[in-house]
Amino acid sequence: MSVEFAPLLLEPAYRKVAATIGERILSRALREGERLPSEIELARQFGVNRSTVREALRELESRGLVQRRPGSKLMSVSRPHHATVAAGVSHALLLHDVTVRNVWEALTILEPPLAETAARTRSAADLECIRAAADAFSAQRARAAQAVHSCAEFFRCIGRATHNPVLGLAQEPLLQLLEPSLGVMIDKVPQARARIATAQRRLVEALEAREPELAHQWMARHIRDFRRGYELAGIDLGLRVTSA
Amino acid sequence: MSVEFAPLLLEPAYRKVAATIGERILSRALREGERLPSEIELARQFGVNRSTVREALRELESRGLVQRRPGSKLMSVSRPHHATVAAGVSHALLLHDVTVRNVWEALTILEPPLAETAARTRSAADLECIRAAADAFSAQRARAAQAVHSCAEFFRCIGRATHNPVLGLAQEPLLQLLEPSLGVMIDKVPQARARIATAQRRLVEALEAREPELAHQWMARHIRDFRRGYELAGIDLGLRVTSA
DNA sequence: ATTGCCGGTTTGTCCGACAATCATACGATC
DNA sequence: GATCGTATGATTGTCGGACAAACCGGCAAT
Repeated sequence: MSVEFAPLLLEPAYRKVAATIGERILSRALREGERLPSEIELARQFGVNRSTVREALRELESRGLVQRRPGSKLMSVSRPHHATVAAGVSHALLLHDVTVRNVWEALTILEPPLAETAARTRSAADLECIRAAADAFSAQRARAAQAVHSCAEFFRCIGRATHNPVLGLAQEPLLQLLEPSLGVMIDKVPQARARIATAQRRLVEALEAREPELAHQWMARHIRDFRRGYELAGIDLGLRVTSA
Repeated sequence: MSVEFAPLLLEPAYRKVAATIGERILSRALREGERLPSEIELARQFGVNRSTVREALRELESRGLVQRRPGSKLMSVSRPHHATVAAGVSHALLLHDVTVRNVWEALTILEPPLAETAARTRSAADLECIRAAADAFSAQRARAAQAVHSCAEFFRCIGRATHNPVLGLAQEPLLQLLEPSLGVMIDKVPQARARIATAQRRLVEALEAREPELAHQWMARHIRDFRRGYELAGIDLGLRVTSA
Protein backbone atom coordinates (compact mmCIF):
# COMPACT_ATOMS: atom_id res chain seq x y z
CA MET A 1 0.00 0.00 0.00
CA SER A 2 1.44 3.31 -1.02
CA VAL A 3 1.15 6.49 0.98
CA GLU A 4 -1.23 8.52 -1.13
CA PHE A 5 -1.96 11.30 1.28
CA ALA A 6 0.64 13.21 3.19
CA PRO A 7 -0.25 13.41 6.86
CA LEU A 8 -1.90 16.80 7.14
CA LEU A 9 -0.41 18.71 9.99
CA LEU A 10 -2.63 21.15 11.79
CA GLU A 11 -0.45 23.31 13.89
CA PRO A 12 -1.72 24.33 17.30
CA ALA A 13 -2.57 27.97 17.75
CA TYR A 14 0.31 28.74 20.08
CA ARG A 15 2.78 27.74 17.40
CA LYS A 16 1.06 29.82 14.77
CA VAL A 17 1.15 32.83 17.06
CA ALA A 18 4.82 32.28 17.79
CA ALA A 19 5.60 31.81 14.11
CA THR A 20 3.72 34.96 13.14
CA ILE A 21 5.48 37.15 15.69
CA GLY A 22 8.78 35.45 14.89
CA GLU A 23 8.47 36.24 11.21
CA ARG A 24 7.73 39.85 12.01
CA ILE A 25 10.91 40.06 14.02
CA LEU A 26 13.07 38.28 11.44
CA SER A 27 11.72 40.48 8.66
CA ARG A 28 12.56 43.49 10.81
CA ALA A 29 8.98 44.71 10.77
CA LEU A 30 9.46 44.67 14.53
CA ARG A 31 12.75 46.30 15.31
CA GLU A 32 15.23 45.55 18.05
CA GLY A 33 14.31 47.11 21.36
CA GLU A 34 10.73 47.73 20.35
CA ARG A 35 8.28 46.75 23.02
CA LEU A 36 5.67 44.11 22.40
CA PRO A 37 2.03 44.79 23.29
CA SER A 38 0.79 43.32 26.53
CA GLU A 39 -0.35 39.72 26.62
CA ILE A 40 -3.98 40.75 26.82
CA GLU A 41 -3.60 43.02 23.82
CA LEU A 42 -1.87 40.28 21.82
CA ALA A 43 -4.62 37.86 22.77
CA ARG A 44 -7.18 40.36 21.51
CA GLN A 45 -5.34 40.91 18.22
CA PHE A 46 -4.85 37.22 17.48
CA GLY A 47 -8.30 36.32 18.77
CA VAL A 48 -6.97 33.71 21.18
CA ASN A 49 -6.74 33.32 24.89
CA ARG A 50 -4.02 34.86 26.99
CA SER A 51 -2.74 31.40 27.96
CA THR A 52 -2.18 30.64 24.30
CA VAL A 53 -0.26 33.88 23.84
CA ARG A 54 1.86 33.06 26.85
CA GLU A 55 2.84 29.69 25.43
CA ALA A 56 3.86 31.40 22.22
CA LEU A 57 5.90 33.96 24.15
CA ARG A 58 7.76 31.22 26.00
CA GLU A 59 8.85 29.80 22.66
CA LEU A 60 10.02 33.17 21.34
CA GLU A 61 11.74 33.83 24.63
CA SER A 62 13.69 30.60 24.46
CA ARG A 63 14.73 31.42 20.90
CA GLY A 64 16.06 34.72 22.20
CA LEU A 65 13.84 36.75 19.91
CA VAL A 66 12.07 38.50 22.76
CA GLN A 67 13.37 39.40 26.16
CA ARG A 68 12.30 41.26 29.21
CA ARG A 69 14.52 44.19 29.92
CA PRO A 70 15.48 44.23 33.58
CA GLY A 71 13.02 46.26 35.57
CA SER A 72 10.32 46.12 32.93
CA LYS A 73 7.30 43.92 32.56
CA LEU A 74 6.61 44.29 28.88
CA MET A 75 8.56 42.04 26.56
CA SER A 76 10.78 43.75 24.05
CA VAL A 77 12.19 42.51 20.78
CA SER A 78 15.80 41.44 21.05
CA ARG A 79 18.54 39.92 18.99
CA PRO A 80 19.52 36.48 20.29
CA HIS A 81 22.61 36.73 22.40
CA HIS A 82 25.63 34.81 21.14
CA ALA A 83 26.12 32.86 24.33
CA THR A 84 22.48 31.79 24.35
CA VAL A 85 22.50 30.56 20.77
CA ALA A 86 25.80 28.81 21.30
CA ALA A 87 24.43 27.07 24.37
CA GLY A 88 21.72 25.58 22.17
CA VAL A 89 24.36 24.29 19.79
CA SER A 90 26.44 22.94 22.65
CA HIS A 91 23.50 21.06 24.10
CA ALA A 92 22.67 19.58 20.74
CA LEU A 93 26.25 18.42 20.26
CA LEU A 94 26.35 17.02 23.78
CA LEU A 95 23.32 14.88 23.10
CA HIS A 96 24.77 13.76 19.78
CA ASP A 97 27.64 12.05 21.58
CA VAL A 98 30.34 14.41 20.42
CA THR A 99 33.80 13.40 21.60
CA VAL A 100 36.68 15.50 22.84
CA ARG A 101 38.46 14.57 19.63
CA ASN A 102 35.59 15.93 17.55
CA VAL A 103 35.80 19.26 19.30
CA TRP A 104 39.55 19.37 19.13
CA GLU A 105 39.49 18.58 15.42
CA ALA A 106 37.04 21.39 14.80
CA LEU A 107 39.27 23.78 16.73
CA THR A 108 42.23 22.65 14.63
CA ILE A 109 40.35 23.58 11.52
CA LEU A 110 38.73 26.76 12.70
CA GLU A 111 41.13 28.58 14.96
CA PRO A 112 44.29 29.04 12.91
CA PRO A 113 42.53 30.76 9.98
CA LEU A 114 40.59 32.73 12.53
CA ALA A 115 43.78 34.05 14.11
CA GLU A 116 45.13 34.71 10.65
CA THR A 117 42.08 36.79 9.79
CA ALA A 118 42.22 38.61 13.09
CA ALA A 119 45.81 39.60 12.38
CA ARG A 120 44.53 41.45 9.34
CA THR A 121 41.37 42.95 10.72
CA ARG A 122 42.04 43.64 14.39
CA SER A 123 41.68 47.15 15.68
CA ALA A 124 43.71 48.74 18.45
CA ALA A 125 40.86 48.12 20.87
CA ASP A 126 40.68 44.47 19.83
CA LEU A 127 44.37 44.05 20.51
CA GLU A 128 43.96 45.59 23.92
CA CYS A 129 41.12 43.22 24.71
CA ILE A 130 43.16 40.23 23.61
CA ARG A 131 46.18 41.36 25.60
CA ALA A 132 44.00 41.83 28.68
CA ALA A 133 42.70 38.27 28.37
CA ALA A 134 46.23 36.93 28.04
CA ASP A 135 47.34 38.91 31.08
CA ALA A 136 44.37 37.62 33.03
CA PHE A 137 45.38 34.08 32.20
CA SER A 138 48.97 34.58 33.26
CA ALA A 139 47.84 36.22 36.49
CA GLN A 140 45.68 33.24 37.43
CA ARG A 141 47.97 31.01 39.41
CA ALA A 142 45.36 29.33 41.53
CA ARG A 143 42.01 28.06 40.37
CA ALA A 144 41.74 26.09 37.19
CA ALA A 145 38.20 27.31 36.60
CA GLN A 146 39.38 30.91 36.38
CA ALA A 147 42.28 29.96 34.13
CA VAL A 148 39.99 28.11 31.78
CA HIS A 149 37.68 31.07 31.65
CA SER A 150 40.51 33.44 30.78
CA CYS A 151 41.72 31.02 28.16
CA ALA A 152 38.30 30.86 26.51
CA GLU A 153 38.01 34.63 26.75
CA PHE A 154 41.28 34.91 24.85
CA PHE A 155 39.77 32.97 21.98
CA ARG A 156 36.58 34.99 22.12
CA CYS A 157 38.50 38.25 21.82
CA ILE A 158 40.32 36.94 18.77
CA GLY A 159 36.99 35.89 17.31
CA ARG A 160 35.60 39.37 17.82
CA ALA A 161 38.73 40.86 16.30
CA THR A 162 37.85 39.25 12.98
CA HIS A 163 34.82 41.56 12.86
CA ASN A 164 32.89 38.65 11.41
CA PRO A 165 30.00 37.55 13.62
CA VAL A 166 29.78 34.25 11.79
CA LEU A 167 33.24 33.27 12.93
CA GLY A 168 32.71 34.47 16.47
CA LEU A 169 29.51 32.52 16.79
CA ALA A 170 30.97 29.44 15.14
CA GLN A 171 33.68 29.05 17.73
CA GLU A 172 31.57 29.78 20.78
CA PRO A 173 30.03 26.31 21.12
CA LEU A 174 33.48 24.80 20.84
CA LEU A 175 34.71 26.91 23.71
CA GLN A 176 31.72 25.98 25.82
CA LEU A 177 32.26 22.30 25.17
CA LEU A 178 35.97 22.54 25.74
CA GLU A 179 35.89 24.25 29.12
CA PRO A 180 35.18 21.27 31.39
CA SER A 181 37.83 18.98 29.97
CA LEU A 182 40.28 21.85 29.67
CA GLY A 183 39.91 22.49 33.38
CA VAL A 184 40.80 18.90 34.17
CA MET A 185 43.76 19.07 31.84
CA ILE A 186 45.18 22.23 33.38
CA ASP A 187 44.83 20.73 36.81
CA LYS A 188 46.62 17.54 35.91
CA VAL A 189 49.40 18.86 33.68
CA PRO A 190 51.64 21.28 35.57
CA GLN A 191 53.41 22.68 32.54
CA ALA A 192 50.19 23.37 30.66
CA ARG A 193 49.77 26.86 32.05
CA ALA A 194 53.22 27.93 30.97
CA ARG A 195 52.80 26.56 27.47
CA ILE A 196 49.44 28.23 27.04
CA ALA A 197 50.83 31.52 28.34
CA THR A 198 53.70 31.35 25.88
CA ALA A 199 51.44 30.65 22.94
CA GLN A 200 49.18 33.50 23.95
CA ARG A 201 52.16 35.87 24.21
CA ARG A 202 53.39 34.90 20.75
CA LEU A 203 49.91 35.28 19.35
CA VAL A 204 49.58 38.75 20.83
CA GLU A 205 52.90 39.67 19.23
CA ALA A 206 51.83 38.32 15.87
CA LEU A 207 48.52 40.14 16.04
CA GLU A 208 50.23 43.34 17.09
CA ALA A 209 52.67 43.12 14.20
CA ARG A 210 49.79 42.21 11.88
CA GLU A 211 51.53 39.08 10.67
CA PRO A 212 48.76 36.72 9.55
CA GLU A 213 50.97 33.75 8.84
CA LEU A 214 52.73 33.97 12.15
CA ALA A 215 49.41 34.17 13.94
CA HIS A 216 48.25 31.12 11.98
CA GLN A 217 51.31 29.15 12.96
CA TRP A 218 51.19 29.98 16.63
CA MET A 219 47.50 29.29 16.88
CA ALA A 220 48.01 25.94 15.20
CA ARG A 221 50.73 25.17 17.72
CA HIS A 222 48.49 26.38 20.54
CA ILE A 223 45.74 23.98 19.53
CA ARG A 224 48.18 21.12 18.99
CA ASP A 225 49.40 21.70 22.51
CA PHE A 226 45.91 21.10 23.80
CA ARG A 227 45.99 17.63 22.37
CA ARG A 228 49.38 16.93 23.90
CA GLY A 229 48.00 18.19 27.19
CA TYR A 230 45.06 15.83 26.97
CA GLU A 231 47.34 12.92 26.30
CA LEU A 232 49.64 13.84 29.19
CA ALA A 233 46.62 14.21 31.46
CA GLY A 234 45.48 10.75 30.44
CA ILE A 235 42.20 12.03 29.02
CA ASP A 236 40.80 9.70 26.40
CA LEU A 237 40.01 11.76 23.31
CA GLY A 238 37.29 9.31 22.45
CA LEU A 239 35.29 10.22 25.53
CA ARG A 240 32.13 12.24 25.16
CA VAL A 241 32.38 15.86 26.15
CA THR A 242 30.68 16.52 29.44
CA SER A 243 28.09 19.07 30.33
CA ALA A 244 29.32 22.52 31.35
CA MET B 1 27.00 55.76 43.88
CA SER B 2 28.34 52.28 43.50
CA VAL B 3 26.26 49.23 42.80
CA GLU B 4 26.54 47.39 46.07
CA PHE B 5 23.84 44.82 45.54
CA ALA B 6 23.46 42.71 42.47
CA PRO B 7 19.89 42.73 41.25
CA LEU B 8 18.51 39.55 42.75
CA LEU B 9 16.73 37.57 40.11
CA LEU B 10 13.85 35.41 41.12
CA GLU B 11 13.08 33.10 38.30
CA PRO B 12 9.46 32.39 37.52
CA ALA B 13 8.27 28.87 38.14
CA TYR B 14 7.87 27.96 34.50
CA ARG B 15 11.55 28.58 33.90
CA LYS B 16 12.58 26.54 36.92
CA VAL B 17 10.46 23.66 35.71
CA ALA B 18 11.98 23.90 32.23
CA ALA B 19 15.48 24.11 33.66
CA THR B 20 14.92 21.10 35.89
CA ILE B 21 13.60 18.91 33.11
CA GLY B 22 16.27 20.24 30.75
CA GLU B 23 19.06 19.29 33.14
CA ARG B 24 17.66 15.81 33.46
CA ILE B 25 17.75 15.42 29.71
CA LEU B 26 21.25 16.86 29.29
CA SER B 27 22.57 14.67 32.08
CA ARG B 28 20.98 11.71 30.32
CA ALA B 29 18.92 10.81 33.34
CA LEU B 30 16.09 11.00 30.83
CA ARG B 31 17.13 9.13 27.75
CA GLU B 32 16.32 9.76 24.15
CA GLY B 33 12.92 8.47 23.12
CA GLU B 34 11.72 8.13 26.68
CA ARG B 35 8.24 9.47 27.15
CA LEU B 36 7.52 12.29 29.53
CA PRO B 37 4.67 11.99 32.03
CA SER B 38 1.45 13.73 31.16
CA GLU B 39 1.09 17.43 31.87
CA ILE B 40 -1.21 16.77 34.80
CA GLU B 41 1.26 14.32 36.29
CA LEU B 42 4.15 16.77 35.85
CA ALA B 43 2.05 19.49 37.47
CA ARG B 44 1.43 17.20 40.38
CA GLN B 45 5.10 16.28 40.78
CA PHE B 46 6.33 19.87 40.62
CA GLY B 47 3.44 21.15 42.67
CA VAL B 48 2.45 23.76 40.10
CA ASN B 49 -0.45 24.34 37.79
CA ARG B 50 -0.78 22.66 34.46
CA SER B 51 -0.55 26.01 32.67
CA THR B 52 2.85 26.53 34.25
CA VAL B 53 3.99 23.10 33.10
CA ARG B 54 2.77 23.86 29.60
CA GLU B 55 4.81 27.06 29.43
CA ALA B 56 7.86 25.09 30.48
CA LEU B 57 7.17 22.45 27.85
CA ARG B 58 6.95 25.10 25.13
CA GLU B 59 10.45 26.24 26.03
CA LEU B 60 11.86 22.71 25.98
CA GLU B 61 10.04 22.07 22.74
CA SER B 62 11.58 25.09 21.07
CA ARG B 63 15.02 23.98 22.26
CA GLY B 64 14.37 20.66 20.59
CA LEU B 65 14.84 18.74 23.82
CA VAL B 66 11.35 17.30 23.75
CA GLN B 67 9.18 16.46 20.81
CA ARG B 68 5.88 14.84 20.09
CA ARG B 69 6.26 11.76 18.02
CA PRO B 70 3.76 11.78 15.18
CA GLY B 71 0.57 10.05 16.21
CA SER B 72 1.31 10.30 19.89
CA LYS B 73 0.11 12.79 22.44
CA LEU B 74 2.72 12.34 25.10
CA MET B 75 5.90 14.31 24.68
CA SER B 76 9.07 12.27 24.34
CA VAL B 77 12.67 13.21 24.96
CA SER B 78 14.56 13.95 21.77
CA ARG B 79 17.93 15.11 20.58
CA PRO B 80 17.72 18.49 18.89
CA HIS B 81 17.69 18.05 15.15
CA HIS B 82 20.60 19.63 13.30
CA ALA B 83 18.43 21.69 11.00
CA THR B 84 16.48 23.09 13.94
CA VAL B 85 19.54 24.14 15.88
CA ALA B 86 21.12 25.60 12.78
CA ALA B 87 17.98 27.60 12.09
CA GLY B 88 18.41 29.22 15.48
CA VAL B 89 21.98 30.16 14.61
CA SER B 90 20.90 31.44 11.21
CA HIS B 91 18.24 33.64 12.73
CA ALA B 92 20.68 35.04 15.22
CA LEU B 93 23.18 35.84 12.50
CA LEU B 94 20.46 37.38 10.35
CA LEU B 95 19.53 39.76 13.13
CA HIS B 96 23.15 40.57 13.75
CA ASP B 97 23.45 42.11 10.30
CA VAL B 98 25.70 39.46 8.85
CA THR B 99 26.75 40.20 5.29
CA VAL B 100 27.17 37.91 2.33
CA ARG B 101 30.89 38.55 2.63
CA ASN B 102 30.88 37.35 6.23
CA VAL B 103 29.24 34.10 5.24
CA TRP B 104 31.48 33.64 2.25
CA GLU B 105 34.57 34.27 4.36
CA ALA B 106 33.45 31.66 6.87
CA LEU B 107 32.90 29.18 4.04
CA THR B 108 36.39 29.93 2.76
CA ILE B 109 37.81 29.02 6.11
CA LEU B 110 35.64 26.07 6.94
CA GLU B 111 34.96 24.16 3.76
CA PRO B 112 38.40 23.31 2.34
CA PRO B 113 39.65 21.63 5.54
CA LEU B 114 36.29 19.96 5.77
CA ALA B 115 36.67 18.45 2.33
CA GLU B 116 40.21 17.50 3.21
CA THR B 117 39.02 15.67 6.31
CA ALA B 118 36.23 14.00 4.40
CA ALA B 119 38.73 12.67 1.90
CA ARG B 120 40.36 10.80 4.77
CA THR B 121 37.31 9.63 6.64
CA ARG B 122 34.61 9.07 4.04
CA SER B 123 33.04 5.65 3.78
CA ALA B 124 31.77 4.03 0.62
CA ALA B 125 28.22 5.01 1.57
CA ASP B 126 29.30 8.61 2.13
CA LEU B 127 30.85 8.74 -1.31
CA GLU B 128 27.68 7.38 -2.83
CA CYS B 129 25.65 10.03 -1.06
CA ILE B 130 27.96 12.78 -2.26
CA ARG B 131 27.91 11.48 -5.79
CA ALA B 132 24.13 11.34 -5.73
CA ALA B 133 23.96 14.99 -4.68
CA ALA B 134 26.33 15.98 -7.45
CA ASP B 135 24.29 14.04 -9.99
CA ALA B 136 21.12 15.69 -8.72
CA PHE B 137 22.68 19.08 -9.25
CA SER B 138 23.80 18.30 -12.78
CA ALA B 139 20.37 16.93 -13.62
CA GLN B 140 18.63 20.12 -12.52
CA ARG B 141 18.50 22.21 -15.63
CA ALA B 142 15.45 24.22 -14.77
CA ARG B 143 14.61 25.79 -11.42
CA ALA B 144 17.24 27.61 -9.47
CA ALA B 145 15.63 26.67 -6.16
CA GLN B 146 16.14 22.98 -6.86
CA ALA B 147 19.71 23.56 -8.00
CA VAL B 148 20.52 25.50 -4.85
CA HIS B 149 19.07 22.74 -2.75
CA SER B 150 21.18 20.11 -4.47
CA CYS B 151 24.22 22.29 -4.09
CA ALA B 152 23.67 22.66 -0.35
CA GLU B 153 22.97 18.95 -0.06
CA PHE B 154 26.35 18.29 -1.66
CA PHE B 155 28.03 20.24 1.12
CA ARG B 156 25.95 18.49 3.76
CA CYS B 157 26.98 15.08 2.51
CA ILE B 158 30.62 16.08 2.67
CA GLY B 159 30.04 17.36 6.18
CA ARG B 160 28.54 14.04 7.21
CA ALA B 161 31.41 12.23 5.56
CA THR B 162 33.81 13.75 8.09
CA HIS B 163 31.99 11.71 10.76
CA ASN B 164 32.36 14.71 13.03
CA PRO B 165 29.01 16.15 14.09
CA VAL B 166 30.70 19.39 15.15
CA LEU B 167 31.78 20.11 11.61
CA GLY B 168 28.48 19.12 10.10
CA LEU B 169 26.58 21.36 12.46
CA ALA B 170 29.03 24.22 12.05
CA GLN B 171 28.47 24.48 8.33
CA GLU B 172 24.70 24.07 8.38
CA PRO B 173 23.87 27.69 9.29
CA LEU B 174 26.18 28.88 6.54
CA LEU B 175 24.32 26.80 4.00
CA GLN B 176 20.98 28.09 5.21
CA LEU B 177 22.15 31.67 4.96
CA LEU B 178 23.75 31.12 1.59
CA GLU B 179 20.79 29.59 -0.18
CA PRO B 180 18.78 32.71 -1.02
CA SER B 181 21.64 34.71 -2.51
CA LEU B 182 23.00 31.61 -4.21
CA GLY B 183 19.69 31.18 -5.97
CA VAL B 184 19.85 34.70 -7.33
CA MET B 185 23.41 34.17 -8.43
CA ILE B 186 22.66 30.95 -10.31
CA ASP B 187 19.78 32.65 -12.04
CA LYS B 188 21.82 35.61 -13.18
CA VAL B 189 25.09 33.96 -14.13
CA PRO B 190 24.56 31.41 -16.93
CA GLN B 191 27.93 29.72 -16.61
CA ALA B 192 27.62 29.25 -12.85
CA ARG B 193 25.92 25.87 -13.12
CA ALA B 194 28.65 24.45 -15.30
CA ARG B 195 31.42 25.68 -13.03
CA ILE B 196 29.73 24.30 -9.94
CA ALA B 197 29.14 20.97 -11.66
CA THR B 198 32.79 20.78 -12.64
CA ALA B 199 34.01 21.53 -9.14
CA GLN B 200 31.65 18.94 -7.73
CA ARG B 201 32.90 16.35 -10.19
CA ARG B 202 36.52 17.03 -9.30
CA LEU B 203 35.68 16.89 -5.63
CA VAL B 204 33.99 13.54 -6.02
CA GLU B 205 37.07 12.27 -7.80
CA ALA B 206 39.37 13.55 -5.09
CA LEU B 207 37.20 12.03 -2.37
CA GLU B 208 37.01 8.74 -4.23
CA ALA B 209 40.79 8.62 -4.62
CA ARG B 210 41.18 9.66 -0.97
CA GLU B 211 43.41 12.58 -1.86
CA PRO B 212 42.98 15.13 0.94
CA GLU B 213 45.08 17.85 -0.63
CA LEU B 214 43.31 17.63 -3.95
CA ALA B 215 39.97 17.81 -2.20
CA HIS B 216 41.19 20.84 -0.28
CA GLN B 217 42.27 22.58 -3.46
CA TRP B 218 39.10 21.94 -5.38
CA MET B 219 36.90 22.95 -2.53
CA ALA B 220 38.87 26.18 -2.17
CA ARG B 221 38.39 26.83 -5.86
CA HIS B 222 34.71 25.93 -5.58
CA ILE B 223 34.21 28.52 -2.86
CA ARG B 224 36.28 31.13 -4.68
CA ASP B 225 34.03 30.60 -7.67
CA PHE B 226 31.05 31.57 -5.56
CA ARG B 227 32.61 34.95 -4.98
CA ARG B 228 33.29 35.40 -8.66
CA GLY B 229 29.71 34.44 -9.35
CA TYR B 230 28.45 37.03 -6.91
CA GLU B 231 30.54 39.70 -8.55
CA LEU B 232 29.38 38.71 -12.03
CA ALA B 233 25.78 38.74 -10.81
CA GLY B 234 26.30 42.21 -9.45
CA ILE B 235 25.48 41.17 -5.89
CA ASP B 236 27.06 43.48 -3.37
CA LEU B 237 28.98 41.37 -0.87
CA GLY B 238 28.38 44.03 1.74
CA LEU B 239 24.65 43.43 1.69
CA ARG B 240 23.00 41.70 4.58
CA VAL B 241 22.01 38.11 4.00
CA THR B 242 18.28 37.75 3.57
CA SER B 243 15.87 35.47 5.31
CA ALA B 244 15.36 32.01 3.85
C1' DA C 1 -9.92 -9.32 9.07
C1' DT C 2 -12.21 -5.19 8.97
C1' DT C 3 -15.36 -2.11 10.94
C1' DG C 4 -17.84 0.34 14.44
C1' DC C 5 -18.53 1.64 19.11
C1' DC C 6 -17.28 2.85 24.00
C1' DG C 7 -14.80 4.67 27.95
C1' DG C 8 -10.60 6.59 29.77
C1' DT C 9 -6.67 9.62 29.00
C1' DT C 10 -4.32 13.56 27.24
C1' DT C 11 -3.86 17.68 24.90
C1' DG C 12 -5.36 22.34 23.11
C1' DT C 13 -7.88 26.04 24.27
C1' DC C 14 -10.71 28.83 26.90
C1' DC C 15 -12.58 31.51 31.04
C1' DG C 16 -12.13 33.79 35.21
C1' DA C 17 -9.54 35.03 39.24
C1' DC C 18 -5.97 37.02 42.40
C1' DA C 19 -1.43 38.57 44.41
C1' DA C 20 2.77 40.76 43.31
C1' DT C 21 5.11 44.03 40.71
C1' DC C 22 5.86 48.10 37.85
C1' DA C 23 4.65 53.01 35.93
C1' DT C 24 2.91 57.08 36.81
C1' DA C 25 1.00 60.78 38.90
C1' DC C 26 -0.03 63.33 42.91
C1' DG C 27 0.73 65.19 47.13
C1' DA C 28 3.45 65.70 51.58
C1' DT C 29 7.64 66.75 53.77
C1' DC C 30 12.07 68.65 54.34
C1' DG D 1 13.20 72.43 44.56
C1' DA D 2 14.30 67.73 45.71
C1' DT D 3 13.04 63.69 47.93
C1' DC D 4 9.82 60.65 49.78
C1' DG D 5 5.30 58.23 50.46
C1' DT D 6 1.20 56.84 48.52
C1' DA D 7 -2.78 55.96 45.48
C1' DT D 8 -4.03 54.14 41.09
C1' DG D 9 -3.96 51.53 37.04
C1' DA D 10 -1.68 48.21 34.02
C1' DT D 11 0.74 43.88 33.52
C1' DT D 12 2.57 39.58 34.66
C1' DG D 13 2.83 35.02 37.15
C1' DT D 14 0.14 31.59 38.83
C1' DC D 15 -3.87 29.25 39.85
C1' DG D 16 -8.37 26.48 39.48
C1' DG D 17 -11.68 24.71 36.61
C1' DA D 18 -13.87 23.66 32.25
C1' DC D 19 -14.71 21.42 27.66
C1' DA D 20 -14.05 19.69 22.79
C1' DA D 21 -11.12 16.97 20.03
C1' DA D 22 -8.01 13.32 19.43
C1' DC D 23 -5.88 9.14 20.75
C1' DC D 24 -5.75 4.31 22.94
C1' DG D 25 -7.24 -0.09 24.15
C1' DG D 26 -10.63 -3.34 24.19
C1' DC D 27 -14.76 -5.49 22.64
C1' DA D 28 -18.63 -6.53 19.81
C1' DA D 29 -20.58 -6.95 15.13
C1' DT D 30 -20.20 -7.84 10.41
